[in-house]
Amino acid sequence: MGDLEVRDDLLPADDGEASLHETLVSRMRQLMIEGTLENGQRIPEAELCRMFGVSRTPLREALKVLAVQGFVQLRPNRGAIVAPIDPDQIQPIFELKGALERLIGLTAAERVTQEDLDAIGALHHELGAALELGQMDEYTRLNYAFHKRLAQISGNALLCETYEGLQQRIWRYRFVVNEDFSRVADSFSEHEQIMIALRAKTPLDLAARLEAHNRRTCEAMLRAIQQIP
Amino acid sequence: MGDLEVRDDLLPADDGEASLHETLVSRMRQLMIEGTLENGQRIPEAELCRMFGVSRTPLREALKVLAVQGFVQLRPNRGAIVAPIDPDQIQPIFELKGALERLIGLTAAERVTQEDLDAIGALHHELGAALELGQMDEYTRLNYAFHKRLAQISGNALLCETYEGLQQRIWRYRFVVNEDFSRVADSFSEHEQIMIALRAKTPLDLAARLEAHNRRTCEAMLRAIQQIP
DNA sequence: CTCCCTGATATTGCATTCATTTTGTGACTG
DNA sequence: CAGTCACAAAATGAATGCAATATCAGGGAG
Repeated sequence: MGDLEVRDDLLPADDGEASLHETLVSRMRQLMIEGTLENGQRIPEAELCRMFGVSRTPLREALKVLAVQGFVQLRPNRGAIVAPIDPDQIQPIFELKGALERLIGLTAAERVTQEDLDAIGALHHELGAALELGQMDEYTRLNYAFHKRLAQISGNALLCETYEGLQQRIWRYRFVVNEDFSRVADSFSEHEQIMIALRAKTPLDLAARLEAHNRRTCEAMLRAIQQIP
Repeated sequence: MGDLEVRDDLLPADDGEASLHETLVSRMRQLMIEGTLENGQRIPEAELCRMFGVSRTPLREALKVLAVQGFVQLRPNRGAIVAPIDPDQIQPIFELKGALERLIGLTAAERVTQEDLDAIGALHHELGAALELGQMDEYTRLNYAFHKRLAQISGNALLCETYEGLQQRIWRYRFVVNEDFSRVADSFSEHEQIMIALRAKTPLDLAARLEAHNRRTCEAMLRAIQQIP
C-alpha cells in the first residue's frame, strides 16, 4: 500500500468539531471514495493505525461502522477489505436512489423556500461556470453539493442521511464517468430542467425529472464501466 | 434497569453462525425493539457487559454500529442512550419508508415468481388465521415477515436491507398501535388488496396500495401516540 | 432556602496487552 | 517434482489498564 495521503479536495469538508471516531470514519470513507484504497484491497489495521496515529481500538470501531455503511467488508478472523464493487451492484444502488430522488422531488417542491431557491440557484450557477471552464473536478464537487442541498430542502433529515449514504457509495465510480464529457453537458441541461421544476414548485414534474436524471446517470455509468475493461 | 432478559419471540430469529460482534448488535437491537431498554434511557456499558458476559471493547463496537442504524444515540464523553423517539421522528421514517414501499411494489410486481407467490400467499393465509384467533403477537410477527418477504421479492438486496432497517426502527412503536384492533382488521383487508395486485403483477397498482398501506399505518400510529400521553 | 462551587466517584475514550486464528515458509514424503 | 505437513510469523478478536472527562454529593456563600 505504501504511503497514503488524504486528499481533502474532492468532497465538501465536514463541518466543525468532530470526535476522533467520527473523524476516523469520515477520513477512511474518503480514502475509499477517492479510490486511494482500491476495491477489494485488504485493509491492514496496523498500517492505517500508523497513518492516522491512533491505536487499533478506535480504528476497529470505525471499520465496523464503515461495514454497516457498505464501504468495507469484514471477514471474520481474516480482516477487512474495501467492499469490492462489481457492476451488478451499481444498478440496485441507483434503483434505490431513484426512489429517494422521487421522494426528494415530491417533498422539496412543496417545502422549498425562497432562501433555498437562492442558495441552490447559486450552486446551479456555479455548476454552469465550472462546465464552461471545463473544470471537471469542480463540477463534480458542485454536482454533489447540488443534490445534497436538494435533499436537505426535503426537510426530512433521515431522507438526507440515507440519500447521502447512497451518493457516497456511488461516488467511488465517479472517476469512471467523469471522462464522459458529453454526459456532463446533458447532465447540466437536466439540472436546468430540475431548477425550473423546483422554482415552479411542481412536485410530480420535479420528481419525474430527478428520477430521469438518476436513470440517465446510471445508464452512463454502466456504459462507461462496460467500455473500460 | 435491574435484571434484563432477552426475549426471542417477537422477531424472526436470525439464522445460523454469527460472530460475537453480530450477535451483540443483534441482541442489543432486539432489547430496544422490544422496549426492554426504554427510550431515552441511559445505557451503562458496565451493566450490559455483565449482562452479555463480554468486555467493553466488543460492546462499544456494537454501540457504534447501533448508533449508525439510529437505535442509540452517542453523546461524546457522556455515554449512549437509547435513541429517544419523539413523534416528530415517526413521520419522516414513514415518509421515507413510503418511497421504498413504492419501489418494492413496482419491482416486486415485475419480478415475482410463482414460488414467491406461494410463499407469501402462505404467510398471508397465516395472517388471516392469526387475526381470526385474535393472536395479536403472532399477527404482528407475521405482518413483519410478510413485508420483509415482499421486499425480498424486489430482488434488490440493498433495498431489502434499507427497508428492514426502517421497519425495525418503527417496530419499537408497534406496541402502541397493537391496541388499535380496528386498524388491524383494516390492515388485513389492505393486505388482501396487496396480494391481489401482486398476483395480477400490476406494478403501479401494487405500488399505490403499498404506499397507501404505509400511509394509513403511519396515521394510525400517530393517532395512537397522541391518545396515550 | 436556593444557588454555586468543590472534590470524590463513576464512566468514558483510547492505548496496551494477551489469546486465538490465519497466513506464509520450508522441509519432508510419496 | 508436486503435494502435504509442521512450524514460525503475522494479524485479528477480545480483555485489561490508564488518563481524561463527566456526574454527583456535600458544604458554603448569598
